[in-house]
Amino acid sequence: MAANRRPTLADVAREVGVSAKTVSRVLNEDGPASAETREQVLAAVAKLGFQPNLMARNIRVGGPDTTVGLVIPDLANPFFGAVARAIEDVVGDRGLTLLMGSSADDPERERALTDKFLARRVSILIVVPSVGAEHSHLKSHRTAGLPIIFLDRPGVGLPADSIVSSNRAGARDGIAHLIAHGHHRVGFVGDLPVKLYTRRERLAGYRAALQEANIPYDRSLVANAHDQPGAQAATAQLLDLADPPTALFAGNNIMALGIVAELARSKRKDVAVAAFDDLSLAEALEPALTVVAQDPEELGRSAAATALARLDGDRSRARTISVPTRLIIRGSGEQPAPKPAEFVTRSR
Amino acid sequence: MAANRRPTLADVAREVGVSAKTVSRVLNEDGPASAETREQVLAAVAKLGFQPNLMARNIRVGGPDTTVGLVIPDLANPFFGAVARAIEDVVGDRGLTLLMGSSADDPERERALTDKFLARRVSILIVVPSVGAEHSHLKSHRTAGLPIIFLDRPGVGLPADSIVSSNRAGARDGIAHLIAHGHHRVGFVGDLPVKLYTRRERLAGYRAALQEANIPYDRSLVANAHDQPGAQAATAQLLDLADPPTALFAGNNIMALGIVAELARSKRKDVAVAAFDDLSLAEALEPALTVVAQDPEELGRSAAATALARLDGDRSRARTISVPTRLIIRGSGEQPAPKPAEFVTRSR
DNA sequence: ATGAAAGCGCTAACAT
DNA sequence: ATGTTAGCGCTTTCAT
Repeated sequence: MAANRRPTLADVAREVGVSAKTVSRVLNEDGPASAETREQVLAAVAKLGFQPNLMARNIRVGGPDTTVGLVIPDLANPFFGAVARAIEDVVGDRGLTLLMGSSADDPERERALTDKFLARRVSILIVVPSVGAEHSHLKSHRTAGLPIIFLDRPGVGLPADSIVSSNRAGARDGIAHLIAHGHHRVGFVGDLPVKLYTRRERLAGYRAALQEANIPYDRSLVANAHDQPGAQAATAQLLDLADPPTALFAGNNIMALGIVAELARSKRKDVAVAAFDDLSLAEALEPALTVVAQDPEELGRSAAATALARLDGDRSRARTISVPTRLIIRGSGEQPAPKPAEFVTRSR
Repeated sequence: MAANRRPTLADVAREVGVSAKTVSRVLNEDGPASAETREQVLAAVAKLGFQPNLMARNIRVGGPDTTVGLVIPDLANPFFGAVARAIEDVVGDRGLTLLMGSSADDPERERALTDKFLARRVSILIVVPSVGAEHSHLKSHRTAGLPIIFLDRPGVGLPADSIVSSNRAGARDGIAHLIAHGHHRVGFVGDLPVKLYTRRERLAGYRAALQEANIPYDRSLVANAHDQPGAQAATAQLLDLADPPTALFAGNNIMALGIVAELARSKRKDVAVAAFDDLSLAEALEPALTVVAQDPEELGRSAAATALARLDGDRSRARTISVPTRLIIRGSGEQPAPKPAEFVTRSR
C-alpha cells in the first residue's frame, strides 16, 4: 500500500543469508559463485523485485554512465527524429543508451539540459546548438575526456567536432536548378531567426547561385517565417508582389510545407518550387517536389562514430564533417518561367 | 591533457578553505552562509568548473530522480515525436526532465530500456508497449509508488493507467464516410504485426462500419505491410484484384504514405481514400487527404497529467483514458464510386 | 555561520 | 567460494 522502501543489495543478502558482496558478484558475474548460491540469490532477487541502483553503482565505479546525452531543438521535427534514430543505432551497438531532451531552441533550456546530462555523467554529449548559445563552459569537460559533438550547427566558443550538412552547396544546387529552367526571380522562404546557422548558409548558397548566373540579389524576394502557417503567409505575400517571383525555394522542411500548402490553396501550378530537406510525401505532390535532400541518417551515424572514436582515445584536432546533400529532381523545379515580356528586359 | 579527475565538492571546499558541507549549503541554498563565503565558493566552483554529481546526490537523498522515462517504438515517427513534445511540456513545468529511448517495438529492448530507467530511479515511467511485451514485473514498482503509464496501447499483465486513441470509433467513422459516398468495396491497409493493438482496434472499427451498412466482410480486401514501400506494394496488389476495392483506408500514417504514393505513381485519381492519423501534407494532395486525425498532443498531455496526479498521491483505480479522434473531410473520401458496370470490363 | 561524523547503495581491494 | 573493510561524492544529523 504505502510506498515501501525499495529493496537493496543488503536486503537480498539478508534474505539469502550471504554477504552483500556475494550478491553483487552474482549479479555482475564478477568473481566465482557456487551454483547453489547463485540460484538462491536470483530467486531472492525475483522474490523481492530487487532492481540494482545504477546511480549507486556508477558512483562507486567512478566511470561515466553508459549513457549518451542528445539535445535537439524539437522532438516533433522528423528530421531530428531520423538523426536520433541513427545515433541510437550506432551507440546501441556499444551498449550505450541514448537519452534525449529538447531545448526548444532556447539557450537557457539547452544549458539546463546539458548541465543535467553532465551532472549525470553521460559518456558522450551531442548537442544541436540553439541560436545564441555559448559553449565555452564545456571546455573543461572536453579536456577531461568527454566527447562533445555539435550536430547540424557548429558550437560557439569551443573547439569541438561538428557534423553539418553541406548547406551552402546544397542550396546553390537547388537554386541553380531553378535558374536553369529560366527563372530569374527566385523567392527564398527561410526560417527564423535569420542568425540561425543553417539559414545563413542556405541563404549564402542562394546568393552564390544568383551571382553565378549574373542575377542581382533582390532583398524583397527573401521572406522569413517561424512555422508552417508563417511560411504559408510569407509565400502569399511574395506572390503578391508587383514583380513577383516565378520560382520559390524553401529553406527547410517546415518552410516547404508552408509553400506547398499555399500553392495548393491558391491553385497555383505555374510557380516552380524546390526545397531544402526532403518530405515524406514529396513524390505524391503534383508536380512532385524537387528537393535538396539532407542525409539525416548519415549525420547521426557520423556524429555517433566520431564520438565513439573520441571515447576510444582519439585526441586529434577537432574536425568539421560536412555531409553532402543530394538534389532530387522530381518536377516541381521545372515549371517553365513565364515569357520575359512581362517585365522590362533586364540587362545582363 | 590526460583525462584529469573531475573536481568534487571536497576539491571546491579545499580551494576555498571551508568544509564540504558549507559548499553544499551554498549550492543548494540550504542553511545560512555568509555573503563572503558564498562568493568565494561560487568563484571556486566557476574556476574549477565544478559540476555536482547528481547521482551521488540522489543516492544520498534517497528520493527518485527528477526524471521521466519514456519508451517509444520509433524515434523517427512524427506521431510519437508530437506525443513526446507534449509530455515534455507538461512535466517540464514541474521541473522534471524527459528522457526517451526507443524500443524498436522489440519486447527485449523495451525491457532493457525500462530496466535502465528503473535502475536510474526515474520519477515516472511512460511506455508504449511493444507487441508481445509483458509487464507484470513492473507490479512491485507500481505498488512502491512509481507512476507507470501505458501510452497508445494498453499494457499486459499489470493494472495501470492507459491513454489510448479511440481507435475503433475513429476507424468506423472513416469507413462510414467512404461508404456514405457509395463505396461497397473498401480496402484496408493495416500495419504489422496483425496482433498490434491499434491495428486490431482499427480493423474492428472497419468491420463495424461494414456491418452497420450491411456490407459483408471480404477478407481479400485486407492487406498488411511493415513500412511505406510495403504499403505501396499492398496497395498495388489490392487494386489489381479481379474485383478491386473502389476505396482504401490506411490503418496508420505510414500506410497512408504508401497508399498515396502508389496512387500518385499509377495516376489513379478514381480511388477514394481515407487514413487514420493526419499527415503534414494532407491538405496539399490532390485530392486533399481525408483523415481520422489523432490528437498526439492530448495523448501526451493526458499521460503526463495522469502521471503527475499519481505522483501527488492519487491512489484511485487504474483508468483507461480514450482520447477522441476527429474526422477531417478534405475530399479524398468523396471520389464517387464507379458504376457497377465498370469493373466488369476491367478484365485485363 | 560553520564543521565533523555517519551513511545512502554499491563495489574495489584485500582478506579468509 | 565467500566475507570484511573502506570509500565513491554527496547530504543528513548533530555539534560547535
